[in-house]
Amino acid sequence: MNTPEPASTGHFIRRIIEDDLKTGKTGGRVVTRFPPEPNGPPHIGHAKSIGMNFGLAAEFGGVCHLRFDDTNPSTEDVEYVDAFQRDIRWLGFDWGQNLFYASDYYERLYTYAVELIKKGKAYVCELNTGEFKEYRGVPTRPGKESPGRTRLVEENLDIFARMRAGEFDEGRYVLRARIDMASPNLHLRDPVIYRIKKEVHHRTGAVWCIYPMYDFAHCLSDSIEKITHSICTLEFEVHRPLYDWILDALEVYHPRQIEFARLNLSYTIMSKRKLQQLVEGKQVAGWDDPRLPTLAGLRRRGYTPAAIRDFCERIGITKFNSLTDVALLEHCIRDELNKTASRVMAVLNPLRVVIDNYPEDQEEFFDAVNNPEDPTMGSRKVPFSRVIYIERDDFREQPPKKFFRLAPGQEVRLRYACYITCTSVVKDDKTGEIVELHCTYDPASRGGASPDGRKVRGTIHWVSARHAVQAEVRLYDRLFLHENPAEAEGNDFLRHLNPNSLQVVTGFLEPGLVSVNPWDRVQFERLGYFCADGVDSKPGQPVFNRIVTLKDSWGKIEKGSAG
RNA sequence: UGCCGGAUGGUGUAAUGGUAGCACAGCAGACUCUGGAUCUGCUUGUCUAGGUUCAAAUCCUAGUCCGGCAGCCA
Repeated sequence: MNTPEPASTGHFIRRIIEDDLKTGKTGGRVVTRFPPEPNGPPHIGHAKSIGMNFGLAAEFGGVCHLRFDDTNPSTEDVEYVDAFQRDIRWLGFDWGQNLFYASDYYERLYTYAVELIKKGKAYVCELNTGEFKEYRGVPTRPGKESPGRTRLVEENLDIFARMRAGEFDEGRYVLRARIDMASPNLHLRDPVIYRIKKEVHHRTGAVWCIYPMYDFAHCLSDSIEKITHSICTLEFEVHRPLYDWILDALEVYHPRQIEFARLNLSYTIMSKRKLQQLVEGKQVAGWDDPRLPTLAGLRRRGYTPAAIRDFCERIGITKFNSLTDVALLEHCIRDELNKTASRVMAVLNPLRVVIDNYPEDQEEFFDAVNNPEDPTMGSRKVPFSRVIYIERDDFREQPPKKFFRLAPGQEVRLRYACYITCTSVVKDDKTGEIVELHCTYDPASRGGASPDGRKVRGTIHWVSARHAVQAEVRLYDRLFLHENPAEAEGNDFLRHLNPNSLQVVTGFLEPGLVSVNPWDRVQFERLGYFCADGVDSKPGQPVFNRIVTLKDSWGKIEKGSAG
C-alpha cells in the first residue's frame, strides 16, 4: 500500500476518530456505516458520505458497513437497493461481507421495544394524527401528556402484541417512547417509535404490519453492528439526544453520532423530490440522464470514479451549509482526463474547405500524437485529402484583433498536417451564408513543422471530408441557469432550467473513432472531453456525450472585448 | 420570538492562543503544433461591538445574520 494522499489535513470528524483511538474509547476499532434509505437514486451528495465513511474506515484500518435503512415500505424499492450497491462498487468501495438491512433486525427491534415497555419507557398511544399534533405542542409551548401515557405495562404489552398481530387498522395505535412532553426538543416529546403499516415490504414481504421509525431503528442498528462512529447529516443533529436516550434506556452498546453538512452543488439540485419531478416531468431522459447529479447520470456523462472521489476529498467536511462550485467538479474530471484520455480530432460544426493546390486524387497520412501528456500512448495516422472540414468558429471573414485562426489571406496550421492560407470565400447567393472556403497549402509545411522558421500562431483541428465518419454528438451543459435553483425566488426551480442544456449535433470524426468501445473517453482536440455513450452506441456507430469542455481562453478574450 | 447548530477572500476549506495558508474561480505574463496542458506572478478574507492577553480567526460577554427542528418520512 502506498501512503495516503497528503491528507487534506484533519477535518473535525477525522480528528474525533483519532482522539477516540488515542484514548482507547472504541477499543482500537473503527467501524463506520453508510446507511441509505432505498427510496431514491444515489447522487453525488451520497458520494460525499460514501467517500467519507468508507474512506475513514480504510484510513484507520477499520471497516464500513453498507446498511439499508429500510423501515418505510411504502416509499422504498429494490430498484434503489440495487442502484446503491452498483454505484458504491462503481465508485471503488467495498463493504465485503458487511451488507445489512434494518429489516434484518425487525424481530430484534421488536424485542427491544417490548423491553422498553417493560421498563415503563414506552407506551401505546391511541391519539389520532390530529390529536397527536395538538398534544405535541409547539416549540415555544410544552405539549400535553397522552392519555395512553399512564397505561399499565401489561396492557401496553398486550396492545403492542395485537398491533403486531394485525388486529388494528393503520393509525389506530402507535408505540411511543416515554420521555418528556415538555422538552424544548420536539423529538423528545414522546416520539413515535412504531407505527402500523399494512404494507408489503420489499424484503420481509407481508410478515410485518408494524414498522419501527427511523429514530428507533437507526440507533439500535448501529448498536447491533457495533458501529463506532455513526456519521450523518446536519438535520439529524436534533435527533441525537433521542439516539442517545434510546441506547441508554436499553443499556446497550452506544456508538457516537457525528453530524456534517450535506453537499450542495451549484447549478443543480439534489433533493429526491426535485430529481423525481425532473424525471417524471420528462425534463430529463431518466435517472441516468447525463445532466443529472445522480451517480448514474454522472457515469453516463463520462465522469470517472476517481474524479468523483477526488472531488469528494477536495470539498472537505464541515458543519456549515455551503454551495460548492460545480467548476471544482469539472476541474477534477479535466485533471484526470488530461492525463489519461486519447486526443482525437472531430469537427462538430463543419465548414467545408477545398485546398486548391492539393491534387484531387491524392491522400496521405499524418502522424498524430495520442496524448502529449503521456508519450507511452503512442501515435496514430490521420488521413488527409483535398477537401476537409474545419470548425466554423475557426474562420472569420472579418477577424477581430488577436484572432489567430483562419481568415481571408491569413495562414493557419492544420494540426499535425500543414499550413493553409485562405484565398476565397464562397457564399450562398440567397442567404449570404458561407458555404465553402478555398485555400492553398504550403507543401513544405507537411507534418506541421515550420519550413523556414516562420511563426504561425494558430493551429486548428480538421477532418478529411472523404474519410470522415459521422456520429451523433450530444453537447451537454448545466441543467440550470440559476446558481442555486433550489433556493430561487418563487420556489419554482423549473423556471430556471437551461433550455440549451442539451444540443444534439452530427459530428465529423477522424475515421479511427468508429472502433471506440462504449464508455471510452477521448478528448476532441480543442473542444472538450467526450465519452462514447454506454447505452446508445452501437458497434461501428458510436454516440458521444460531452463530459466537459476544455478551458476556452479565447472565448473569454472575445467576450471581454465585446462587452 | 423555544431548542440545537453555524459564521474565515467570489467559491470550497486550513490554521485550536504565536507570520491568516491551500485549492477552485478570476486577472496578468511565460511557454506551446490544442487559445488545451504546464510554469510564474497578482488581487480579494477572519460577521459586529466590547473584553481577557505581550499576543485572539481561536478564549469571554453582548449583538447581528444564516441553517435545522412542530411526518405515524429518513
